[in-house]
Amino acid sequence: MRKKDDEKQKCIKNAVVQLILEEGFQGASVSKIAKAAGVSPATVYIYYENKDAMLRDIYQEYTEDTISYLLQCLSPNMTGDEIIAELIRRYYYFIIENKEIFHFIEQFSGCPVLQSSCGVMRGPADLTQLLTELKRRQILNNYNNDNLYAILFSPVKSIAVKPCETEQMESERLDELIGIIQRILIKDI
Amino acid sequence: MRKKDDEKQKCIKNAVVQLILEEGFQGASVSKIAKAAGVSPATVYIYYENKDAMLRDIYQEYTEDTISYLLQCLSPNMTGDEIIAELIRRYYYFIIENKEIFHFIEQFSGCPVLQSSCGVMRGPADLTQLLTELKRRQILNNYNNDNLYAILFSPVKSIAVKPCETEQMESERLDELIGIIQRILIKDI
Amino acid sequence: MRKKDDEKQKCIKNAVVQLILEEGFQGASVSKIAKAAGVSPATVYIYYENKDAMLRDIYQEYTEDTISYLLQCLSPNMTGDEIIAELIRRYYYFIIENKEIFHFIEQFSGCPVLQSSCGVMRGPADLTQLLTELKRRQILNNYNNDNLYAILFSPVKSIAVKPCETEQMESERLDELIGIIQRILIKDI
Amino acid sequence: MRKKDDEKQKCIKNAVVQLILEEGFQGASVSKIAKAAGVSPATVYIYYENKDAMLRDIYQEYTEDTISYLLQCLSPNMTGDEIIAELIRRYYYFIIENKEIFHFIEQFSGCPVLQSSCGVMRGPADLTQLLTELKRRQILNNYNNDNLYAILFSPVKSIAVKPCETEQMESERLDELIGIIQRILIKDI
DNA sequence: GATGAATGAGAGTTCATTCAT
DNA sequence: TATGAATGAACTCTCATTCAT
Repeated sequence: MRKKDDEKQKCIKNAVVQLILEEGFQGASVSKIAKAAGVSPATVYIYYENKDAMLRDIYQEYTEDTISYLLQCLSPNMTGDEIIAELIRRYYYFIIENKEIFHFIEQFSGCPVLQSSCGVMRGPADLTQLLTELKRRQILNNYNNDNLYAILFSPVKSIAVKPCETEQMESERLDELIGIIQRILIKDI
Repeated sequence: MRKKDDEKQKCIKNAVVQLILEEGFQGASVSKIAKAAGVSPATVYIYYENKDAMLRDIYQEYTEDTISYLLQCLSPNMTGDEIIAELIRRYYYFIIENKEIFHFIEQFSGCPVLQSSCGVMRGPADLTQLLTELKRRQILNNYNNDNLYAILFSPVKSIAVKPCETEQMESERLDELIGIIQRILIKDI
Repeated sequence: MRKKDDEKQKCIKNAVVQLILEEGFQGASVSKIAKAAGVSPATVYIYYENKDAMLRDIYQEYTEDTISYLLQCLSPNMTGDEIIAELIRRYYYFIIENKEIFHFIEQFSGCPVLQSSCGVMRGPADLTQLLTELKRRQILNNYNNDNLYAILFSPVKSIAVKPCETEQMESERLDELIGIIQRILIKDI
Repeated sequence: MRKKDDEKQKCIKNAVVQLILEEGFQGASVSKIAKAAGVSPATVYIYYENKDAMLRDIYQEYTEDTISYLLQCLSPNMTGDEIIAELIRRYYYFIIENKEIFHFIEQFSGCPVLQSSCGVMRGPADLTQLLTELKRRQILNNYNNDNLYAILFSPVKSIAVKPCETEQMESERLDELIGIIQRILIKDI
């Protein structure tokens, strides 16, 4: 009984991100979402207050999931180089393998009017805290947090959505980017 | 007969980007756009074939404008440091001063289903050519073009949309970012 | 959930033929139809895929109904005179008592662009078969099917829509027509 | 100067009947008509008061033309058989060769709401007068005028719009119909 | 909890018509 | 006279949401 509910909600979430990737926000009507999820439109309103709340909730959930997935790869005794390499590499493959989720988060977070309805989230705060901590431990250079964040995560997003011709080229490109960013961000001794 | 009124088309374009910034793609209906532009809904269809074509045309126009605006700052005898500083700084202030246009371009280009309707554009090709040329002249390090592009333009976008508390802090943050990227990209001698 | 309401679909059908009689195809907009049927415009689209499909479906349904209503009056042991008299008389009064339906069918079937969207229907085939059969049994003269059809059904339609001053005159006019057509079509012995 | 005007109006008339044949009344908007006629929408309003008046005027003109074309074939010393044969044959080929005009007249005259805006016309009165005259001269049987009219003109319309496989078959079918109607209507001596 | 029917509001678009040239 | 631009009204259709079962 409990299980069935969760599966329905999962279907809805999948349908949302899938549809938005394929047809854009415009094309993701409640009826289409319901049809794609294999439920009735009315059922959607059992799990979510309304459409805006649905998008917002799904956004927040996926955002938290994504960040905590990224942070899972870290362990206390890693070197700075390892931390950077792991974060970037993990993010890169997450994007590749979860196109719909990534696309949904990006589109949503890029829209002020949607963002404004979201409360504070845990994940982004954890990320900022991580960066601050790494600076405190003299692992990262003492750059402005916004700059750190921007250099660490923007370029990898940028290349992850541009496929190369071969997998090997993609791999080399990623390694090169990791090397560059390590050289910038890691505290010179 | 009346002549087609360029002023009117400008109003429509302004209304589109303004509305999409304030209310998102969802909120930018043709009627709202027309009202904001001070014309009748039917008038929109004199200047654009349909709504999709309107968004696409405006996107392509603003994209070309933006890139050619960026490239205008370059002159043949600049050093690598100057080129990077100028490009990033110019882009940064362009974003700050043209929030609506930047936001519109980002939202549009981030949506595959919209992008797919666009033909090839000149601006992006010019940018790629510039990077290739700078590598050939041994001004930039010989990194993968995608990486060069990602490092040069993604971080500045990321920070430009996060306002600081004071203008001075913003200015320092930008200078820091420029310094970092110069150090990464400029050919070590 | 509610069950689909046959009553509602009947209301829509009535509204369609009524409105088209009163205001022509031009005046029969979906909103007017919905209002006349006492439902919301959106409800129409639950029962029909779109406006064209609605008109087509209703046309086909009424056409089949009409023809099968006509053929109901026939029984195996009738003479040729009786068959002709019954068919014409029945058709005449059907038209008089179902003006809207008849008018709708005529207007629709007279428009090639509408007709072309219809698949083959049963009724017309049954009619042709009837005529062929009656010729085979040497009840009707061996005229071309098109001519038989034209003489049997066109004149009665023509007079049915022209009201006379008194009912008696109408009745005499109809009897006269029946007599004429019997004399033409019935196999001389 | 004068000639050019008349040609424009002719273009409009042609465009109207052509478009209505191809796309139905629904598809014949003023803009489409104007485009098909090679003029501006505004120009239409120089020649006609509004759209309804345009359709009505064109209908009346074509109706008069058609009837007077039919009557032209008659001459005082023709026999009854010749009169009937000529009228039917001429009508038949007129329909074949002027599909658009015939279709337009039929659709228009079949719609009460359109008909009601028309004043009395000369042609139909002439036709009725002809029939009355032929009865007076004991050429036609003394049937009710509506019946005479119905038998003389409805069947030929019915077959004229159903093409046969070969021209010869069409010709035979027409001859047969003419024969039948002659036998019905011509005063037995 | 789950559903398909039902809906008012609003979407994109075209209409018949007029205006300014 | 003739035009293409311009428009408010109306079009077809879909939306997010609720209702009755």
